[in-house]
Amino acid sequence: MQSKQKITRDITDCADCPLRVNEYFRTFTRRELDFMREFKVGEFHAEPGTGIIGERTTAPHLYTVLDGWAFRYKTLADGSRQILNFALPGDFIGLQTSMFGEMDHSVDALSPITLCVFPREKIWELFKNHPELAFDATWLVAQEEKVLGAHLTSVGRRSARSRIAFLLLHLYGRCEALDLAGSNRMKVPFNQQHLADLLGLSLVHTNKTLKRMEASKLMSWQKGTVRFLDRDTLAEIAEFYEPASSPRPFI
Amino acid sequence: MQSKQKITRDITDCADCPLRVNEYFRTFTRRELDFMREFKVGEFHAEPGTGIIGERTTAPHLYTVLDGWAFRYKTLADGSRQILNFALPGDFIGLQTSMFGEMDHSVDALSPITLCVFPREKIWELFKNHPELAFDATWLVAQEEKVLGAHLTSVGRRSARSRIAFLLLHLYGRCEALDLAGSNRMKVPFNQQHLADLLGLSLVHTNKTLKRMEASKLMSWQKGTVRFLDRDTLAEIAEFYEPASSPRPFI
DNA sequence: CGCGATTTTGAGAGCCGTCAAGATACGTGG
DNA sequence: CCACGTATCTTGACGGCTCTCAAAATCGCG
Repeated sequence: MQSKQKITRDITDCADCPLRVNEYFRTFTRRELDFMREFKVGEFHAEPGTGIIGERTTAPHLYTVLDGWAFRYKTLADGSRQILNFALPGDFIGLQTSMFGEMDHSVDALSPITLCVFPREKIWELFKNHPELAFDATWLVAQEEKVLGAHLTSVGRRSARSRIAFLLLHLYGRCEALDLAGSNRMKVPFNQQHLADLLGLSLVHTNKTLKRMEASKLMSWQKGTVRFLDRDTLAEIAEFYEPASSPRPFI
Repeated sequence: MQSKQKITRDITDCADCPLRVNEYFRTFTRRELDFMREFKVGEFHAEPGTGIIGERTTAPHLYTVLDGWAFRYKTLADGSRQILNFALPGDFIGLQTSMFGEMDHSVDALSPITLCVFPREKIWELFKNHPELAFDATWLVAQEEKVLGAHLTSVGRRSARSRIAFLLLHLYGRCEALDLAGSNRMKVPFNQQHLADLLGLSLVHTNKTLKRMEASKLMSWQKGTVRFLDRDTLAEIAEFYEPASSPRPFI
């Protein structure tokens, strides 16, 4: 499960962090930058399908996604899987181990992914000496909670069609902010099974609904690229409201 | 909507906080206690059914539940409602306003409820001067995220029967820790409509499933009291695993 | 005792799940 | 450049879990 993973010390300096060139993220002070450079102990690369952290395990590390996609999920006894959310660049992974000692879900790489690695025990130092970063950490967790609430609402109360529309619009918003999408086009590394497992649907029904949405010229999904053909109607179907974007912190 | 609310200054001193007698919560240092007494600006009482914070609104206050139940929910255009979670004593309400400026869900009182009131703008002081409390705040948000993930998994992948079993066992665990339940009995302030709205089910189907579970002697629910008649089987149906309880912080 | 809220029950429909199988895409080796 | 195996996507048939509609029964409370 961890065969294709490797931690490397051949890392990008936080000062040259490729994420920071994006105005989506807030800027660091010099002092914060110095701390982060010390906090970061390495980088971690994983290929699609490999596990990053396992449910009910503990890990000595925390991660920030530097590049690529991952997904967080829970597995039930009958083998079915509920995907909780996708993790994109800037997202934090594994804070649960710092808070509760172990994860209550797993995280796998969805695309080739690069993670910044931080030692778990130093999280306390962050809280103690860098209240701004501590605030950011809380912000990130709260953001994650918000997204889970949105997904819960989708799965609990929306139709298959509406769930799909909502999720794709949601992802488009996130990707757009990261310059990973634009002009109503978005490259996605997941397949229909992932989509079904996130939306609480079966693969077959997901596929049929998707086909119907393509037939009605709402969207298309080919070769890993999603195109929005009628975003207004999709937003209406999904009851999706563009969230006001505030400058996003990250760690 | 806010008719039955009132903020009173006739408050319980944090030093005499009734929650702290419970060993479930971690203890405060003297310094933390002093801060909390100053941080807390009042108490707030609400009757069942009244709104505490509304979706898409901002509030100048943060709250901790001191006594009673509340519930967090989202409303869709067709009037349907998705309850995200219940809030019990010790739970934090309204941190989203501090993080994002406004709430993405509403919070209503479920039972008569008393809340400790904190001014939103002083949250920063907490982060700056009391890293332990900041850590606790993050802990609480992470805990909330964890619960939402569990509910999402229920709604996405479990049968009606299993969802009900899981939720009741989950609530029993929380109530037991607060000395609000024991001996397989738990008083609950919600009705079947609330249950349905949390589980992503219709009222009718929730009722029928509940009746069937009572008929098979798994549990009973009468006059606001839930009794577990066969907790082992319920746990099996729900795939519910007793979470390892770590000392819980609160603010 | 009466009225609104909540719970129950029945009937029928439909969205979505499961099963099965074929089609297509993709990477690998010959 | 083609053969082939695997992963992914599609489609059809059928069943069932859950939904909606409707109405009756019960509870709660003034």
